[in-house]
Amino acid sequence: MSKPRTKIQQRNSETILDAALEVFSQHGFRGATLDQIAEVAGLSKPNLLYYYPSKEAIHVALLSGLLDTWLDPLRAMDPEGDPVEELLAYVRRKLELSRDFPRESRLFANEILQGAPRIRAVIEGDLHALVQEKAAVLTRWMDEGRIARVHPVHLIFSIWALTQHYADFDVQVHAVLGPGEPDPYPEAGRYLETLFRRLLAV
Amino acid sequence: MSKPRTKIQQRNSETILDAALEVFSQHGFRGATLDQIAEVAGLSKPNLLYYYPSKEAIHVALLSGLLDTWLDPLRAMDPEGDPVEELLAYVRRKLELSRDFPRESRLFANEILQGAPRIRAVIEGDLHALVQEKAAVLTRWMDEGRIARVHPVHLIFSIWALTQHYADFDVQVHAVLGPGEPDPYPEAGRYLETLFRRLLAV
DNA sequence: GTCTATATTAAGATAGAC
DNA sequence: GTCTATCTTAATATAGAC
Repeated sequence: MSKPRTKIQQRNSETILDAALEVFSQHGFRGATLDQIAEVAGLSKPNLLYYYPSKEAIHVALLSGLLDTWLDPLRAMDPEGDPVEELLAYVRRKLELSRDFPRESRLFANEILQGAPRIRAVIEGDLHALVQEKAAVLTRWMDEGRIARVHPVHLIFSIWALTQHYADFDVQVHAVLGPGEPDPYPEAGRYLETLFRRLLAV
Repeated sequence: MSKPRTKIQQRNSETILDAALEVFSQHGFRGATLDQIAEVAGLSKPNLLYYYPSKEAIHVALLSGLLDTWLDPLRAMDPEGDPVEELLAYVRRKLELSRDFPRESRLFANEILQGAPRIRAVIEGDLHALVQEKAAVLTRWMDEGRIARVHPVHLIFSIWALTQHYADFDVQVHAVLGPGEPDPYPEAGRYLETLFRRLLAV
């Protein structure tokens, strides 16, 4: 339901989305089952389908709610700000998203891995346009000699790759670091700040 | 079958694994179906199960064949070589793996995303040990002042993240770059060489 | 070795009582 | 609004003919 009326509808809709996020982000769309989602949500399977007409509808509701949040940090990059600080702020916010919303990151990763069947239009439309717009800003900064010259779109790719890695490959990160370091994010933040400062220094 | 006897068994086993790679890498283990694999392989479903006893057996055969190949470039990093050139060679080989074996990369990504249920032991064992061994080499290079000091394990994570991104998020990379640039790898190679040269310069 | 036919289980979705 | 029971389809796997 996009417009829940009562308190209980509001609460159950959210409970279902949260449970669905848990399951879809781990198994992908086809690998997820309504039985699992129902169990995690603590509701019966028919009750899920009272709130959302189908499995696909739940998935769509999740993805469309997610995309704006996911692109906000990039939108927030200010063309009039200090170039290096704007980029580092973007890296920092993106890493915070990985830390605070790892399931959302994995849901997105699953969708892209599977060929983005449900969000291809948005990727080729809004996302493409936003990246090209910000790439133009980066290019201007490079022309003005305020950051080093690199390929602007690949620069953005590298920010995505480096920050999302900590959410999407969480299991591997923890296994490789070993049980000594339970929270990799503080060190990851320092590492990425160093990396981008050195890359962008003129 | 791990030990095919006849030519035809050899060929069919490989056809099945190739088809399974195609399907598993796109949909994950649970999202993949034997029907799809059979169709891609051009064989009947029961014929698949003549060669492999179960869906799980096919998946295991794929993963165990993959892991060695995947870690070879890291193993090849020579402690006695020139530090920057050894690291750049590793980045280059890893990027070539993404370019030449994107399905393998996505199969691995799917498995990790899903919590690595089938290869957790290898991740925590062999992979952990190999990374710690190579991290020690990197630390020595830093102590000797031959590369800049950064967290060695996060350095390795960043190589993985940046190179695998081009295989795993292929759809997004192409959509964002637009139809003008069909092959992102040459530019990606230049970008990553610049990035790691600047990061590691003393 | 390969296929058709089928057993068996699980999954998405619906009916209808409460 | 929520549940039990159930329909229907699709999926893994097996039997058995050829």
